[in-house]
Amino acid sequence: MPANHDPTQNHLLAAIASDERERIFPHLQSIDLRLGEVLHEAGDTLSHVYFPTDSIVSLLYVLTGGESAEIAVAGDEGLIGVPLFMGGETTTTRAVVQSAGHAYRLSSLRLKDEFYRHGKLQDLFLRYTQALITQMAQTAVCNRHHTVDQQLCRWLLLSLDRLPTNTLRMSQQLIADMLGVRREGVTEAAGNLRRLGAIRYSRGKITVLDRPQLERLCCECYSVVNKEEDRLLTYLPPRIGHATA
Amino acid sequence: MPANHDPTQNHLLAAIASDERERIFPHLQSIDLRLGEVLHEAGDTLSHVYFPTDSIVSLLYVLTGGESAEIAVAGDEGLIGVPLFMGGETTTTRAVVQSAGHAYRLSSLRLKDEFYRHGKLQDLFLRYTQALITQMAQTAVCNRHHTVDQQLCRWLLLSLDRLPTNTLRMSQQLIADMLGVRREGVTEAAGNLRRLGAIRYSRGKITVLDRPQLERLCCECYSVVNKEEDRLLTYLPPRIGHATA
DNA sequence: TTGGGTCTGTTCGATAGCGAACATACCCGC
DNA sequence: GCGGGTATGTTCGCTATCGAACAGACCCAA
Repeated sequence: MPANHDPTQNHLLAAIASDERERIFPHLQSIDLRLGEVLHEAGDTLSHVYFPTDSIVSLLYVLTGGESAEIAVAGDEGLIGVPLFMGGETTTTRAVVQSAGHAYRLSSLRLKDEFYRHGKLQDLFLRYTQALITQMAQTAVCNRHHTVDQQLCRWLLLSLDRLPTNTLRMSQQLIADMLGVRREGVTEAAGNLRRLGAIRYSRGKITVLDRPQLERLCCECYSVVNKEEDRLLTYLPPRIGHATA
Repeated sequence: MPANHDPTQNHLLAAIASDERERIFPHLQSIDLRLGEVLHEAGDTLSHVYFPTDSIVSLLYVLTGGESAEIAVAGDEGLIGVPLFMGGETTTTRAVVQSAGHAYRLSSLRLKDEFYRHGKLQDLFLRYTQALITQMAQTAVCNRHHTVDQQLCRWLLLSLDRLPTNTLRMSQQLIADMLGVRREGVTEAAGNLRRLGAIRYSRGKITVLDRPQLERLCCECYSVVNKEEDRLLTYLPPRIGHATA
């Protein structure tokens, strides 16, 4: 039973209204996520929605030939299980734990029960989904146009933002799977960053030493995603439109 | 004033409930979309949601350096303007007409008014958004792992599915912008397909001669997107979860 | 009929990333 | 302290794509 964990460490859970909290929090299940653990496989009917606190979960697409690519990533700012409330129940992606840590989860039924009350939680989750869409779009163009070096910077920064420390536990092979490139490509890119003094690493532990430099070396993709996330999730204006049932 | 156009030519408009139709259809505005027309620029506050009938609209991301990539595409199966009801109001993508034709549009206010009634239209639009997310994810991995030849096949098939004819009006330069590759790359890929007898083309007119062959040459990405679209949008089961307000 | 614009075809060298193979280095358990 | 497993470093030839330059073809309008 882990101590000093709280559901409000997840920003979405922290942002919902108090009556919603009263209904939801009692049903939240506290769990530890191990590195590499698969929350759901492509095609699985999702049983829970996960709210990471200090863990990070990647949405990974795996082609039939075995090649893979990370589509998006979620940490304490988000959730895993969007298709549950969008109506699809399943996805074509795999959800895999990229950084071990803690999370809360809620059963599919409890989640839908609350979502279809059409309150603040629904607004919030849809806004989050919009942020996720932005992240996916940016991943698509980044895959097309940017170098492995740039993408590694983006990936490190996105991960760093979701962690309390500046050290990632992650082998170059796993990073390569996420970026959809060869391990050697990551070795080379990481070597470049080390030479520049931006990072330090050894055997599955990467420490960011000079974050500003990382941001300078990075493509625009990181800041676009970041800004859009802020815009969509920090200030939540009252919604416009039909007010009654 | 175009004749023989009907809102129900768009599948989403055709699928909503009859009381919703009564409220919405009177406010639909019938418009023709010209090739290359921009429905909204990245960052614009969206004023309308568009429902294509025999037109096709691409969501295009344009990097600051001018490089671009298509993120997703919408035709008679979908709509343009997801961020309006997801709560974001704006996106980071540009919506540009890829194939001239007809569409209906609805003002932002009318749309939200109906969306926040939480009826069948909301269910449907969220399911469509889920299908769009799948398409974007597939685009991301396709960009990473597949050849220009394969991607051209995917692109042709996705476009073909959204058109009543098997002829596309589209220069190779525009296709190149969509795929995020050079025009020469498209020329070469198109030449290959022509040599194989799969397509015929000249000066901005591409005719598909052998669709099955196109499907054989294509990567898995096309069929994944297609199947998921079918699953999400053809049969709409009654939703599970909280039923009352 | 002529000319400008656009679309397509083709070539060249340059380069990023691939695939495979192998060397080294580090960590941990026995 | 030894050995096996895992992580990282490095090399080599190969291919897809890039970037630039230019030629030809077609279309339409003056």
